[in-house]
Amino acid sequence: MTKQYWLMKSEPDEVSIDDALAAPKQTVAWTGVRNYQARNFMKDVMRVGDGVLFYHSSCPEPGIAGIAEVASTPYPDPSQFDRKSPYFDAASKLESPRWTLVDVRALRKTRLLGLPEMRETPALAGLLVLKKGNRLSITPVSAEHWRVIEKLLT
DNA sequence: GCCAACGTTGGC
DNA sequence: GCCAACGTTGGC
Repeated sequence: MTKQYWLMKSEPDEVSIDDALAAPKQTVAWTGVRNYQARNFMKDVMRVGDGVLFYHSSCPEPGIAGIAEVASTPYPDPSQFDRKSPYFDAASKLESPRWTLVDVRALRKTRLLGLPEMRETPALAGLLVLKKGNRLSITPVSAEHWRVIEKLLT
């Protein structure tokens, strides 16, 4: 299987690229995804070593803030069983967990590649996160788009 | 705070 | 299985 690429949104108030880099092994569990499409990417498609664009959302300057990689195979998201968590899901059973996540290891912080600049870059046309109305927190990124973005971040 | 887009829920 | 109501995401 060749390496695939992803864009993963995180609210920096929750987990920023700095938080991820400060975590043990620069690795964080991608907790809290409660959308089946995004879950399925983590559960069925991602492979350890896949490239990840670490995206800051719902903040003053949304955009790509760092480079990361998929660091684990999928496993159940513990927060779904934690009554005190905002991500608690009473309908999810221990024997058949509904929500799955992967670990993500931050590799480096980059300059912020903001949404407006991304929109202004013709080579990034078609990038899923730029599509109007897109709310999906995990989207695949083509190898071509990945290369363009890496270059912009250099 | 507004609102467009879209996912989920539940009555029928 | 349809679809209206409702909830959430996330940019602005």
